[in-house]
Amino acid sequence: MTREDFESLPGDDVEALRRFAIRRTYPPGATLFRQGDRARELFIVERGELELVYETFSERLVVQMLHAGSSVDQLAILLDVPYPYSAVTLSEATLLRLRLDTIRTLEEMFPEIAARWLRLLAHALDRAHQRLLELAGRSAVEQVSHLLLHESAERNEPTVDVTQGELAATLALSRQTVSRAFRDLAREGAIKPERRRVRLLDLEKLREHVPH
Amino acid sequence: MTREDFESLPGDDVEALRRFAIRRTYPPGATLFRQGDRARELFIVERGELELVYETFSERLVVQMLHAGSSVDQLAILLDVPYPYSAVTLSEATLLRLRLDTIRTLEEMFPEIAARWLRLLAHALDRAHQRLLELAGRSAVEQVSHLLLHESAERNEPTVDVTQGELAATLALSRQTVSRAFRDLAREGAIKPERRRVRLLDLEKLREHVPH
DNA sequence: CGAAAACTGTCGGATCTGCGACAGTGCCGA
DNA sequence: TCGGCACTGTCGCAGATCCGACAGTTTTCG
Repeated sequence: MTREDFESLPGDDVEALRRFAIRRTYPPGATLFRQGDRARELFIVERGELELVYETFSERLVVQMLHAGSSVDQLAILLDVPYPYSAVTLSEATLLRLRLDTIRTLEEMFPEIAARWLRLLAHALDRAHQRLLELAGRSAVEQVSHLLLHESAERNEPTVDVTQGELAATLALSRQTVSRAFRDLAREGAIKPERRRVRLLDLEKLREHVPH
Repeated sequence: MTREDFESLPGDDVEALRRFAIRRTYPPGATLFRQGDRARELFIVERGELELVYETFSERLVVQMLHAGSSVDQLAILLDVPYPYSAVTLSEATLLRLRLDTIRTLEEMFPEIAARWLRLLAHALDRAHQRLLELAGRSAVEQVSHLLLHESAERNEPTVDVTQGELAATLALSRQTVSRAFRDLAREGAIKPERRRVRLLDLEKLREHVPH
């Protein structure tokens, strides 16, 4: 892959880190850390998928979905603040775990890695920021279209594996509203909803629903 | 001030940077840079207020308001991507401008400043992120209460100088909805709307409207 | 001073979303 | 095979927000 990959750490860096990390595999549904816990460890996804979940007393909002190569949650560690959200595995997942003190050592040993890491982090945050910005004040169909295009492009696949309920949680919408949006988009041939999956049929029609 | 101030650069750093910067004063309403422009300069606010505005073909959303001590837009420069939003002065404002090549030099000269800067940036982004997260799926009164408390705490003042229209743009609401929220909050004695200003009368009552 | 512009308050209708409810469908394990 | 369970599709109602409209007030500026 020739393009610069801001999503994940360079392979060389991961290799360098691997020696200091614990590798472990988790079943689906495992909680890696809870919102509010002190940030002591860093996780790098080798395989499988995670969900970052932000919870208030009444709501559950999916902040981000992570796939292989992503890392969480550098920021909390670098700033020494509690995790702002919980992390839950969606599928079976293999992760590298790095303890906090190990990381401190690493920063000293490999300052150049730390620098890249910070940049990476800044970029990831910026994307999340952008995503939220673009969602503000938009209708359900617009939000759904945007997210589908985004996820599809992210993995370079014409389908997005997600339930309507999960999608609703990600966009702070109700499941029924997502269902309605799917129906409307399906009517015009832009997508084809399937069980636990959406097939993107006509990217252009989808894009018509996304401002810009 | 004893608390660690993540909002702005340490005074020493600003001093160190000042030697390389151009200081200039702008009238209200001046545009410093436009969304989509290549990021060539960094701005540090010495005096006055700025607004960061994200625009789509149909909407205008205020991303953030900046006061003295804040700096923009490190991220775009460090990552060499276009400005994600425009910057406009709200009042007369004095700014330090740092050209891109100067900054590159600085990074080499003062790596420790660059490191602090990145952390600062990461933190600022995280706050913006949090702000947007907390807004997702909330009612107008909740959003307005949250933002008022936030702005008031930020400047340590019991009043917030802002028009209802600006507030609406920040929250992606309509001006009328903000007006209604003000009326409701005023009825219960939590705030007192004035022209171009809101006076916070009862922080506890306001906080009752903010989830957590 | 006077006119224009900006800001605020409010109304009513149209639209959208949330929510409860219920039925249908496919998948998985006993 | 047969339930259970998770996921989906749809309805109708209630509530919130948007939008256009208009009036009243304050500020700005010539």
